[in-house]
Amino acid sequence: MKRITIEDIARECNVSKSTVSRVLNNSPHVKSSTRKKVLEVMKKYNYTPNILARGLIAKKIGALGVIVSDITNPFHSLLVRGIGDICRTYGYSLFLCNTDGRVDEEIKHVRSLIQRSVDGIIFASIKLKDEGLEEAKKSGIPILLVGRLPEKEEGFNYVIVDNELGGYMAVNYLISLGHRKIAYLSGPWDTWPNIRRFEGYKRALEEAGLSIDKKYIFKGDFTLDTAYSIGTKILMMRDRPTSVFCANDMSAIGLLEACMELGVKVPEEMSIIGFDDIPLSSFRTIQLTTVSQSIYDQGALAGKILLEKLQNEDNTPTQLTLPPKLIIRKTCAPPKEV
Amino acid sequence: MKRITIEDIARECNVSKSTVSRVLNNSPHVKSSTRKKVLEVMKKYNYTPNILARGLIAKKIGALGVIVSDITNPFHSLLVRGIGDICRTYGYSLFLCNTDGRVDEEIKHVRSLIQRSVDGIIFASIKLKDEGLEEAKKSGIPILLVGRLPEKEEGFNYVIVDNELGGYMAVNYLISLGHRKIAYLSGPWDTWPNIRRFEGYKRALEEAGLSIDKKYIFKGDFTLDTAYSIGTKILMMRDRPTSVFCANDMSAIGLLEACMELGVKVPEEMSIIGFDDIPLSSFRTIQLTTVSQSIYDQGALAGKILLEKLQNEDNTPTQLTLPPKLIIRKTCAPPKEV
DNA sequence: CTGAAAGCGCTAACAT
DNA sequence: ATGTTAGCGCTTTCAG
Repeated sequence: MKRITIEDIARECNVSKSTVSRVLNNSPHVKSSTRKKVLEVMKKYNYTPNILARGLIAKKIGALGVIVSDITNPFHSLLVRGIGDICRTYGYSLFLCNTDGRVDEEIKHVRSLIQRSVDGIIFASIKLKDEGLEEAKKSGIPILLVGRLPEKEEGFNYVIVDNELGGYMAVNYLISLGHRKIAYLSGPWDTWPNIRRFEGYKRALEEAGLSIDKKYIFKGDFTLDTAYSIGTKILMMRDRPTSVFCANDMSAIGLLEACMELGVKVPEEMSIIGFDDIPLSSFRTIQLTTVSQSIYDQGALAGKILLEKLQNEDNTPTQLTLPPKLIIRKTCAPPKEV
Repeated sequence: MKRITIEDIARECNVSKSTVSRVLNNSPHVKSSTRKKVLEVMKKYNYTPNILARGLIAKKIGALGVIVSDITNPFHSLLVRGIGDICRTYGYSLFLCNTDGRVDEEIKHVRSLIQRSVDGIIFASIKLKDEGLEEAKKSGIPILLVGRLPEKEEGFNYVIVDNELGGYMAVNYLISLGHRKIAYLSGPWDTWPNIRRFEGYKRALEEAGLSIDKKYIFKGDFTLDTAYSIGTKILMMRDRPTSVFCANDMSAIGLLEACMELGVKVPEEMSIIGFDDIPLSSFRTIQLTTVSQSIYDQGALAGKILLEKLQNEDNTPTQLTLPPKLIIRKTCAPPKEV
């Protein structure tokens, strides 16, 4: 099934390729009668230009690449949905890359994206020190970071929410409810979101004149299962905290499950607050109080900014920090024994 | 930042482009010494071939497109993950397309994929009568259907699980537990999965000599919220069913929530079985008994089959129907009053 | 307003 | 074993 080309339709119209190309690109220098004719024939043959040929010249193909660790993660799928929707409205396609958090995979993906001449790359699961990011940067391809930042963020485009502030708000809320024994269930430790959220946790405690108690700091990894097993430990410790700020919603839900399993009533006997506000958190059976990242919007905004930048050939970095939102649902209450 | 080309490295090596091209394509007709040299220079300049130029000739770019209605849907994200992982191992990239179930969007995406000369398209959210699919078919591009089929499936590659059998197994299980009043909470009615699962429901009832009672057939749409509100109606009806076969897990979970809200004990007072086995269903707080589609595997297999077909230029349709698996967890039990 | 011609980076005969 | 020569389908000067 041979695809018809610009040449075919030129022949049929008794004009040159150039003319056809002109109408294709809305050049004003075409007699309206010939333009009309060309358009007709194009329609007749159901012609669509070959983007590869175009791309070979333009050195781009009207596509973005997005790199996430795992699209199965609700955070990422929402983010990617936001990015994808914007791409669609701009007429761009989207390459999806899952890295599973592995550097080698990420690098492979970056290279493949560069080879394919994507117009830009959105990194959603950057590490503090990220080789894939370095490689992409070297190539000169436009980059935008969403959701998290690397160690050295200078010069990059990014849109994030203020994670430190989010952590601060979460813990402050707990404090305002009367909690004094506030634990922190972390994410992977050397990770931007974890560090920022922990900073917020510490600041809130400090400002309230509360000391940071090491025994209330628990190392998790953002997964439900880990949070569940750590959760059971937390619940069984002597002098257990009355509340836990979980570094993300999945962890919070894991802890919630542990509470159910052990018959600990939430929020009466244990207050739990998460971070992210993934769709699952608003389920009737969960109703997690959390700090919202407006994930979809963050993705859409990220896409929009990068795409605008591409169209305007704007090379100045735009760095956007969005405010987090406290979403109060049903997993927090004043502590029982004050 | 000019990307270096085959020509640059040819010049540096004092050979012709062809030779460089040959080593690029592992042609045996290259003296090993010159091959070595070329390879060195390529490494030195960090050369990677321009896929667009290649694609222009080969009329393909080493990428697949996958069309889903919504990547945010856990079923789709798992499926896409499976497809993506296989693409990666074959060195292919993946275009992600969300249609939101809209025909016009789907058609746009199909056209854009064709323009970009993707090697093949995987359709995951096909309608019974699907214009996007028609358009893709006309273009002659290799196609594979996963998870659901259109009205006329002849000639298409596909991998699905036997949805009728799945429905049959689900209802049969309920019957074996002693249930006689078994309701069906449907998905969008004119949809392949719904039709097939409903067929299975009917067959199981018939074989057991049970009549199909219209008042026990409820029309849902695969969403949690709809299932929740229909669920409350089901629970409050006189002569309510003792069990419900939900057309998918999300619906089952919606019904589960309704039960919790109304204080109906599951499984003691109401048995619920779903379909799909999305990750959420295995959460400790949910423990939904369901029929598994092995979603990830289905995706991976789909990708593999299409990719193999592409590499072998095999045009005979392969049609694979996988068996469903009954996953017994905690939402089904014998009915209270027999 | 339109055509001719060059070229994007690479592959694929065809020579040598 | 290697070089030469055409293109792939399109855009883009440069003429006319």
